[in-house]
Amino acid sequence: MTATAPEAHPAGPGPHPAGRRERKKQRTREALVDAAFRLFAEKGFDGTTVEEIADAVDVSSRTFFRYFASKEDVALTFQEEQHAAMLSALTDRPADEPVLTAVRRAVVGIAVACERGDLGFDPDRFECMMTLTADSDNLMAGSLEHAQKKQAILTRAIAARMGTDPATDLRPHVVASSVIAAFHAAADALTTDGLGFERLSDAVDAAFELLEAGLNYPSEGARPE
Amino acid sequence: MTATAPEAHPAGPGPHPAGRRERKKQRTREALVDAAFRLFAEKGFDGTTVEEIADAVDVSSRTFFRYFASKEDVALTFQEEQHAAMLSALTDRPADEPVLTAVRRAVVGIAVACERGDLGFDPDRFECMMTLTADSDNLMAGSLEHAQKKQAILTRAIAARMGTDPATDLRPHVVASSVIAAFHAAADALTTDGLGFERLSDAVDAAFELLEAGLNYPSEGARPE
DNA sequence: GGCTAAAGTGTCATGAAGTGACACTTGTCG
DNA sequence: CGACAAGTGTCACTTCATGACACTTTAGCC
Repeated sequence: MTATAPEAHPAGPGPHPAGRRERKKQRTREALVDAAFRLFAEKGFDGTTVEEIADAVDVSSRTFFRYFASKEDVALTFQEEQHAAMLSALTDRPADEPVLTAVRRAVVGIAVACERGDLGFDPDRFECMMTLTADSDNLMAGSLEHAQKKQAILTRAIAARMGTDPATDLRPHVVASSVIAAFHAAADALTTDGLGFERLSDAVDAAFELLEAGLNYPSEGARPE
Repeated sequence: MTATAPEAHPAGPGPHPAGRRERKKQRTREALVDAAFRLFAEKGFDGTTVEEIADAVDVSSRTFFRYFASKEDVALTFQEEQHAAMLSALTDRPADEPVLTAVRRAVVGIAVACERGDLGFDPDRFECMMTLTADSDNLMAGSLEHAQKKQAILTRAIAARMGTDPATDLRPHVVASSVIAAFHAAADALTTDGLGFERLSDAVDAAFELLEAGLNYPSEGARPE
């Protein structure tokens, strides 16, 4: 869930000016996320109970649900951050790039950053997320739903870049959903060897290249005149 | 006990030679689906419990779960059938149509059929599904997951049409996911008025048109040389 | 017809997710 | 310090989901 977003200054080494209560809350939240991922990595998503996560941090499971709306939610923190980073990267793209190109570079940039452990999160955890999502139906469903919800924001960002209004123009909607689709296809492609992708960033780049080039391929049965 | 069958069937010679057991099972299943949709329409998806559905058909809730893996599952019967119909329509398209075009016509054809109540299911229920999915997060997640799972099949169908191998060619993956994305974008667009779509089939057609034409629109900031 | 094996179902028990109510503790601020 | 609010624990409860076991119905066979 969206934190109340107090101060966003990770650079401050000293004590945060935001009051003890807020700091403690933040620490508990992070501890829950850490414990959750440790346990997920160890026993899988479905194999881990909320109670175990809460116990590992020494809070009641009731408290867990005061920080996260569901068990999925704690795992999806990640995608939340990635998505935010991606949006920010998108607005940083030069204004004259065509939309798909801009989105492509933004997404690939984030993927590379994740793989290298920049952006503040651990690349292992990034890897872990992919595994978890792949083998828990519940988490997969949650992940898809999350993406779906974020799509509206992406649609607006894309519309802004196109200088159009998403309330009256279907195009940004189709672009946004296709973009997310391409991303998912890429994530999928990673697990299918034979396609020969080592890194997510490579797969994403390839998928977007196809999307940019247009998808209306001829059928096999088409007779060349 | 519990022999109070709601609909007494004429004890005459069964027209179906398929065995009484099988017929009874089928009837129970259909009764569950019917009751579920009736209750969903009345009280919403989240507002309806499995027990209520089971009670309405006079079976135990344990039995409900012998027919459906989850509460979502019973609602998704529908998408299951639509998807199957769509695949079948796709293979019926002329062999020389380019892929996107073929998929577009198949999907639009199914949408029209649904709206008209052909294909054996009730158009009201079709409408109901859209409403339900829109206001239950759980059902939305389930629906998305279902689509995701079916995507693999669509990918193969598209690959077959292109005469290529999905294990070594990324294109059918991207096409399949984009196609599903376009469909979702269309479903979304229906609820956004201002886009001016009355029927799903119209929205789908428009979304596919955009997809076919290519999505890499210029940004507003692009300076025309 | 009657017997048997298996399919289908009900009942009971259990586990885990998620929520509401209420009291207790602790940080914040005057 | 004292009042107030935020955060938390505990308890009770609902719902989804699954496993175990016994009972009933059906199918198949003699």
